[in-house]
Amino acid sequence: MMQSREQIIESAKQVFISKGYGEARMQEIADKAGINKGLLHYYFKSKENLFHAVLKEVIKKIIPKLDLLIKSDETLTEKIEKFVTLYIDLLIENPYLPGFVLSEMNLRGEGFMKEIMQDYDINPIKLMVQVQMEIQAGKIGNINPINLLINIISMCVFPFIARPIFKEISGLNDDDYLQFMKTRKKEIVSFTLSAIKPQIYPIG
Amino acid sequence: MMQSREQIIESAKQVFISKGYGEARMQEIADKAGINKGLLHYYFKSKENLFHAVLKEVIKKIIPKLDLLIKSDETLTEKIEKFVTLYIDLLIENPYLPGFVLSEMNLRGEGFMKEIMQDYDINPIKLMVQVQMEIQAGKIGNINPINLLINIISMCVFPFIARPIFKEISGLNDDDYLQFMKTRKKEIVSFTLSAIKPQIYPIG
DNA sequence: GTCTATAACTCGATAGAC
DNA sequence: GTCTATCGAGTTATAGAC
Repeated sequence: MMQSREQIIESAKQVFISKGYGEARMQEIADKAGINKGLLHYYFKSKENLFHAVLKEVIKKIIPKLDLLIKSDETLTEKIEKFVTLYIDLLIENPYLPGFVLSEMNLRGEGFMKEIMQDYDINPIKLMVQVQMEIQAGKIGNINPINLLINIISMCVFPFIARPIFKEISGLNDDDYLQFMKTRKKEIVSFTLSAIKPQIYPIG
Repeated sequence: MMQSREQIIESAKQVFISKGYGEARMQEIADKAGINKGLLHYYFKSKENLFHAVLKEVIKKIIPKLDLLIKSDETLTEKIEKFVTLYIDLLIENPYLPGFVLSEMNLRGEGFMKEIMQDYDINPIKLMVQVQMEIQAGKIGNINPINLLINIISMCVFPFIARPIFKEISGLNDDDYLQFMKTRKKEIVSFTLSAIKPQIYPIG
């Protein structure tokens, strides 16, 4: 049987993600973990504490994978392809995660974000430099590196956050939507690569 | 002095958007509107009712503008340019709105979405057809129309939702971030137009 | 560590005076 | 229509037995 602390985190994660902080109930978390409310407070002292623990846990799983890829030595084209594939696969496995993380961020504001991120050394500068170098080498067209990065992340993540809206407009069911996301991987890559393709006369 | 009902909706909008439904307090809404809780219930009967009223109000302002543009007779290139400009300007005025709408969607699920959208006749089919026709005419490269639409919306909206994260990573302050979003309009347009530019030999 | 029981509190909702 | 006062449900958090 799973240790209580781990079991609590896992249950809390499920409840927080599906209900959001404000509407999550300690009772439901306890029930799901097969323990009682008292023990919840024994381990985590307060709801807010428990929430922090869960959020850190969740973010700990995501950030390092992406950071590793960003720091690798591959060409930009290779990186884009791998990044999109890895990222969307991650999201397919955890479709409700980005919505949850971003909701709570929105509600809690900047300071909270700062606190969560302080454990990680996110440093996109090396990536920016790589983009600049490839532009100068004429391998890709002239583009602002920050916007490029934001564009790619947006195209990957947003459809998962806006899933209920897209599903409503498109009429797709859950399986179809998943399938659509899988094919979308290639589309995002080719869309992006087309967008950054060098102009026909890159030197002139 | 503003009529109570209008004043309540406006105050409720602020509180719901900044706190989310679960953590919004009727007391705070009443305070902000300069009235008391009793009156809140006199007008709206329950918190849930008030929330619905606010959400409908908010969506009513957004949807029609976009729908009008989508249905217009301009070329795709023109539409993309106008859409991005209009949409981002709208978001700059209401930066916390998309995060709020999407949070509540996440928490409430598909049925809720359906209920909200039933007043509107969102019909992207005409737009899809237009894309297909321009592909066949060789005006743009071969691209899945749905993915094109999702890509554009993603690039516009996502940076507003993920604002706290981007701000943290980039170190930009609020004014800088706003400025960045303004310049980003052109970048999204040119990125998209590059991406859908026809191949050099569109006919072969 | 784990449980039960309950205190302490928050908040939406209602009743009733004006 | 607007206010004050208060109820009562639902929740977090604590005390204390085992």
